[in-house]
Amino acid sequence: MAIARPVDRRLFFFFDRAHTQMAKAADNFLSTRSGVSTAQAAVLIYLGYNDNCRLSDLAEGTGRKNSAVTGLISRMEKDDLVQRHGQLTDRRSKSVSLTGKGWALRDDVMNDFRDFNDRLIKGMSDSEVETVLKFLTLGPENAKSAS
Amino acid sequence: MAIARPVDRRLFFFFDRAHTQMAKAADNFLSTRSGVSTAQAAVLIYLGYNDNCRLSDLAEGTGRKNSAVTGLISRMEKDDLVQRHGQLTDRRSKSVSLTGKGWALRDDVMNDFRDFNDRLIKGMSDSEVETVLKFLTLGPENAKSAS
DNA sequence: GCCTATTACTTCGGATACAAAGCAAATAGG
DNA sequence: CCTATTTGCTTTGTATCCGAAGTAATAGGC
Repeated sequence: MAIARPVDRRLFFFFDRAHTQMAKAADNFLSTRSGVSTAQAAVLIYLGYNDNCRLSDLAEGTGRKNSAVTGLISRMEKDDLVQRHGQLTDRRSKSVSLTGKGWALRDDVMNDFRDFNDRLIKGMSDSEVETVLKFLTLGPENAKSAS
Repeated sequence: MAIARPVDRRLFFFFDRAHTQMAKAADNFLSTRSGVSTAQAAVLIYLGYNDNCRLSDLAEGTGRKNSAVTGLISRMEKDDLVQRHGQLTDRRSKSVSLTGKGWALRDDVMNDFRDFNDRLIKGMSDSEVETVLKFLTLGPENAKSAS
């Protein structure tokens, strides 16, 4: 029977506000460098590890819904960063791969994010960072649980 | 000279994915109860503590830009949750206050979020939660710092 | 070989966000 | 008192996101 922890009441709002602000900062950070949005950056990173994967896998891997990925990939295709390919084995599905331009940009983005992430944890110990990562993994699981 | 911590590379992406999923879970959670979005819920909570504040204060308090708040408040005004008032002292600015319906809904939302937040930290100790809150406060500050 | 269910992706509508530009009111400087 | 700057909010355009509905292709049951 834990007694009330008043700060808990606003946990999600702190989280939401922190996300809004970090996302904006990340967008600004990237736009002055590799010049890509964080949503698109996430795609570049993921595809680097899973090139030519299906759209659904990409959605799963980046935590988005298929409908969000459709638009995202369409915009990136227009910018010549990725390409869609129809599948012979299953003509419903399409795979996505990085273009040469996409691969080059991915390298920049990787470096940008290394710097950006380093900045985020300034003033925190390794074990504190571990705790944060634990929350970022556990939280969504807990959130989804029924009731 | 800390050695490389490979997990750091993906910190922001973990954070972003966690936010996407928690926000969706929160939206689902709320929609089956008080029936309001998390963005609007944040406004209700904030106004409960700062009723009749200026739009800019609301933007500041919820971590959004003025232009985002304009649309948000317009939608809420249409639903009769809040009201805009012109200011006599400074006719540029407008204040926002909760309607009766807004106050009632806020009570529901407060209860919903108490449950939701409790759920998020399931399996974490008090000190771990403190560490998470530290990150949620420090992170945005660090992110904004120049260079 | 059909009929139905499932799966993969797209489309559409609505909410939310920012940035940049616009407008009106207050303030500062001369 | 008049102009220039600042401030507060809104408008506009683009990027995201989701959920629900639509389309096409595969898979399963008979």
